Amino acid sequence: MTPGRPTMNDVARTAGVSLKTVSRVVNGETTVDPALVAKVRAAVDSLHYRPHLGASMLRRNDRRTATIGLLLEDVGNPFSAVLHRAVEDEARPRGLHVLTGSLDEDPDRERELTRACARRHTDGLILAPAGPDQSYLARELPPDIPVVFVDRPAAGFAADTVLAGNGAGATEAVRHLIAYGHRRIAFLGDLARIATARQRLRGYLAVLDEGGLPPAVVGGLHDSSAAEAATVDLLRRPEPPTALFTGQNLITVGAVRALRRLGLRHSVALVGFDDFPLADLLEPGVTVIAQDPAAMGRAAARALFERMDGLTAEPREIRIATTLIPRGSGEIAG
Amino acid sequence: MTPGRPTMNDVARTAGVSLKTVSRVVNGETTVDPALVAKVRAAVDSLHYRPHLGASMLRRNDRRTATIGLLLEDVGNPFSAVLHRAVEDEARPRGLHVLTGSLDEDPDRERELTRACARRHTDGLILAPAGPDQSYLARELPPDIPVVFVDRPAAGFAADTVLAGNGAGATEAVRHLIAYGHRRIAFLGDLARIATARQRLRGYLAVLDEGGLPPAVVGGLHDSSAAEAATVDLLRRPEPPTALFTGQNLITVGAVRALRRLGLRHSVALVGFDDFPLADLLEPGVTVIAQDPAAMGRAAARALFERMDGLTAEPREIRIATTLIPRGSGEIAG
DNA sequence: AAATCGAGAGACAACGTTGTCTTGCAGTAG
DNA sequence: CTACTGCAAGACAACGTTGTCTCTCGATTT
Repeated sequence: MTPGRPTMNDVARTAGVSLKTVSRVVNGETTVDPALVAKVRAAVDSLHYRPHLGASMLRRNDRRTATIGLLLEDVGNPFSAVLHRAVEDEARPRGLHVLTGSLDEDPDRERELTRACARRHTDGLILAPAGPDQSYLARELPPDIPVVFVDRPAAGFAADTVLAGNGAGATEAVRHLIAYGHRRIAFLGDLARIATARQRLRGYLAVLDEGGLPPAVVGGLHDSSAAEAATVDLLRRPEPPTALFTGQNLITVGAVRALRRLGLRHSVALVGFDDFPLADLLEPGVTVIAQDPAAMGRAAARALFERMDGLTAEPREIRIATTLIPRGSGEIAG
Repeated sequence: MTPGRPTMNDVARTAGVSLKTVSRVVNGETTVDPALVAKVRAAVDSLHYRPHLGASMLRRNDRRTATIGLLLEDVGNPFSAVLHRAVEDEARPRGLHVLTGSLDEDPDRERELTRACARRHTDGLILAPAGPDQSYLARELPPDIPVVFVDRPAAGFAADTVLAGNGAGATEAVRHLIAYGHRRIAFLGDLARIATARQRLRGYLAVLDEGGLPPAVVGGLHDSSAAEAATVDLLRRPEPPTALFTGQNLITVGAVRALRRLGLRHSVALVGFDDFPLADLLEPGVTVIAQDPAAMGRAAARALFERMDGLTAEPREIRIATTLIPRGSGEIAG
């Protein structure tokens, strides 16, 4: 018995059979004498033998690692975390395991992590693109491993893409505020290089344009405190907006803090993009355009599995609808 | 050129050198003629060759997959998500990637996923135990892959363990309420089979006992709506408690909803175990015993890496202190 | 009873890579 | 001019497993 982890050879020796017979038993082939099966099983148990997935996958014809890559903006934020969980739930019944990574808006990290997946021969990849261009994927990834983009559109590489209805959601938010009588509606948005932020901004601008209303945009906000400062700033201007549309979770929270600080939470209306826990328990409750990250994860996983199963249709774009949830802050009249 | 992904052999052929020379170049060995290095590099680029980590690891002496397993309660909940992110941040500079899984309090799933890690030969494993007994690990995992437990203690298997100060945190919470004049303090806790829930309960009971105060315990609560119902129930009893100590995130939220529904949020005190986003924005702000999941993840990852680097000291128990954050709800006088 | 068949079991090669050993060749010393 | 050294580069085996082929042996067929 060699030191280290036992191999099939060790099992074969203890069971007194050939290596190949052990392989057959381990893989559940039916053409083995029950007596030998029992001997092999006993040897496996006594040695605590576990098959080596890497070696097996090297030799097998299908070359599956039973692992998929999932690269998101930040596995620690609630949106990504819920999406991650949904992917895992879809992967589980197929016996797939998930290798995760956070990109932090960094295109270099995106390439680095996709490369890590390629070297590990994951069976598929779900990616929320961070960089402006994904054409490198054609070189980086072998052609047989399918990709699905999620949350953000990709450029330079055609693949299934799962997106929230960003434009439609923004449109609905602004229309909602207009319906409550607002005419001066400001938009507080994330960094312009983020595709979803641009889509939301476009939705906002389109509705204002349609109604002949003046836009007021503050962009480049990426965290709660910057958003808070920007909101305070905005509301201290002459002719301040009577309603705010915030383009993202953390911005919404920053705006809530600012309104509270200025004592305006019951007089300035607010609709936020993306729901967050406890939004209903604030005073007033925060009206939001809710995305459905779990549905996005499920859709992305399902699309990926279809491709892994050999589907070769044209790349699809799957929209997951948003929902306006009125809770009070968006129903303050203008 | 064979179909499928290019191999070292393909690169060797295109570069007109031997297989082994390609291997040397790819691995950055210095004993290669610069002219040949250039030819190999060119061939690698033109073929988009990527080394096969599985094959490489099979042959190498150190047998490292550059992958660690991370098995948590639910990667979608904020506590696990933040911990996950902290582990990833520690793993990144070492070139390690993270394979994740959610256990959902299911011991079978715990075994299944640890086995999946063993078959993949992860270099290490961080585990938040779900089941009551981890002695199976000695059989399931080869002896050379280190394990670190996080968030919950393990039984039947000795390894480094990173825990929050559950007992100490609970003690502090209850003392805080007593200091504000409360004598009837109720505890609302999670399922008794969860070790951290038991520790928090013990901390609560110890302080009450010490002060000769009567305990009032509702256990077995695992989600927000059950907690809400239980809280309403509790407060409608004759001689209801004047203060609540909630043993977990979702229970705290349930209690907040119940207090609000009964119009008691400014008269019944509340301290919750575990912080949650926006707790400061509620009315009143929710006083909590904050855990530090990021610190727990960092500590677990560091401990694991020390073991992977060969540390053989006795198993250590690392406590990550909790912090009481007063925000209003816990400072209502009794 | 001889020939045929089938099924179970082993021998052997191969997957893509790296460790080790050998070869070839230029440069140096005797 | 021969023998030796040193170093780059190739040949070959091996990692742990599975695909394919071959062999044996008992059962069935003629």
